[in-house]
Amino acid sequence: MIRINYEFLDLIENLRENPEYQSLITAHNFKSGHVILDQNSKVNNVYMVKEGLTKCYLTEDTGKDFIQEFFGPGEIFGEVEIFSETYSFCAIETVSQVSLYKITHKGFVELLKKHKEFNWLMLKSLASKVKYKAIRHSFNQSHNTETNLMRLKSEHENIYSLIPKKDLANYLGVTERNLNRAINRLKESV
Amino acid sequence: MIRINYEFLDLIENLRENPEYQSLITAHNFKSGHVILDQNSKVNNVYMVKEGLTKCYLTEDTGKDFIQEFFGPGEIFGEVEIFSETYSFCAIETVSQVSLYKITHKGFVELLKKHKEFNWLMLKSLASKVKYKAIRHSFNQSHNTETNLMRLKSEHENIYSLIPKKDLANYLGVTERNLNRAINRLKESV
DNA sequence: ATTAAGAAAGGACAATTGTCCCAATATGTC
DNA sequence: GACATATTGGGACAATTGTCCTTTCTTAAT
Repeated sequence: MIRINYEFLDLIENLRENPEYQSLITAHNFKSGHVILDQNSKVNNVYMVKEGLTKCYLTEDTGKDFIQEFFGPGEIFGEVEIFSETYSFCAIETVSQVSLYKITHKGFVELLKKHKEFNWLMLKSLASKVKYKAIRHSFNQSHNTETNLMRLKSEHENIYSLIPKKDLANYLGVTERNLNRAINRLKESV
Repeated sequence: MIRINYEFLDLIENLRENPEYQSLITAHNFKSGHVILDQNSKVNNVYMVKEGLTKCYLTEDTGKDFIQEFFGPGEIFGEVEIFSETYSFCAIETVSQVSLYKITHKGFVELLKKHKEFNWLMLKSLASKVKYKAIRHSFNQSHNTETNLMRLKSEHENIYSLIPKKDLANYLGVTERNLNRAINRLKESV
């Protein structure tokens, strides 16, 4: 649920030490609760989280938010829209203090074409997203809230201090009421 | 739900006309119901559907199958495992007569590194999978079976003749019983 | 200190979905 | 034709989840 990619982060930070790329990759800081990218907006840049946590979510016509993932260090967003040539399909919002790197789409495409290792890490990053989504959604669909919650807790034992209840519920695709019930059932079974 | 990618299929078929690649990309045929790739198995090849329909699904510890997608012409599978360097996380099974192309992982990686257009289409294909999954799962989580079924019917009006009820249910992550109820409610509301 | 705003928790009831089971209808085989 | 075997459809009840609402507890602002 909290995705990280230090290999890719390392590459970007190395690139930034090269004068050729320094102006291409800019650094930015945001407070918690800031919307970096809105849903259905034109995307001009690719972003990589350096530090902190962001949530990537979709708002449905029902008014419900569904959280795709939490992006931590090394995770990229805004890249899918280059390839699909459409407006953003997710919103990105910081859930803690966040620092990140920004590259224009033009600069990003150039890197993809010129820099072999960068290209390969991008392929790896996309493949990882595909795989993670597949496994996660399959599990979630096939188990009840209680089991899904247990799985999250096994990934991150301090989950409640990292992520607000409302976000947890929106990640699991259930109501807060139902999440609370699952938490209670887990407490009882200890 | 039925994914296609004619742009990529065209490229592969063009490559096959080039003697250099002819032996690299082999053609194969399967009857309906054949398992091309098993879950948790070593993957040595990448496959592209030429004609027909396959289903990509995960089997959970509960015994439930969850269908990720139906792959039609131009869709690729077995590629994610190259990048994640793990065993297959999905099974692939034909749901009609299917013809497909097969490339070894080694040949595939070579193409990725040498052939710019191939590389770009691979990036596009992965990005498309990420985006489609995001939108699909968000919608499914946020709506009831009836609405989810309506959405599938709007994509493919002849859905019942293409895909067995059981597979439809496994794609939506519900039981056949519940799918039947949704079908009946839709009939009544006409 | 007081008030407002908003998380967090849970009761009560409704809606949805799952489980288990049986009947009806193909489908193929001998 | 007779039989076994899937496939399909739905009844009855249980379990799960959603909706609505109230209460409590923080937190922030004035």
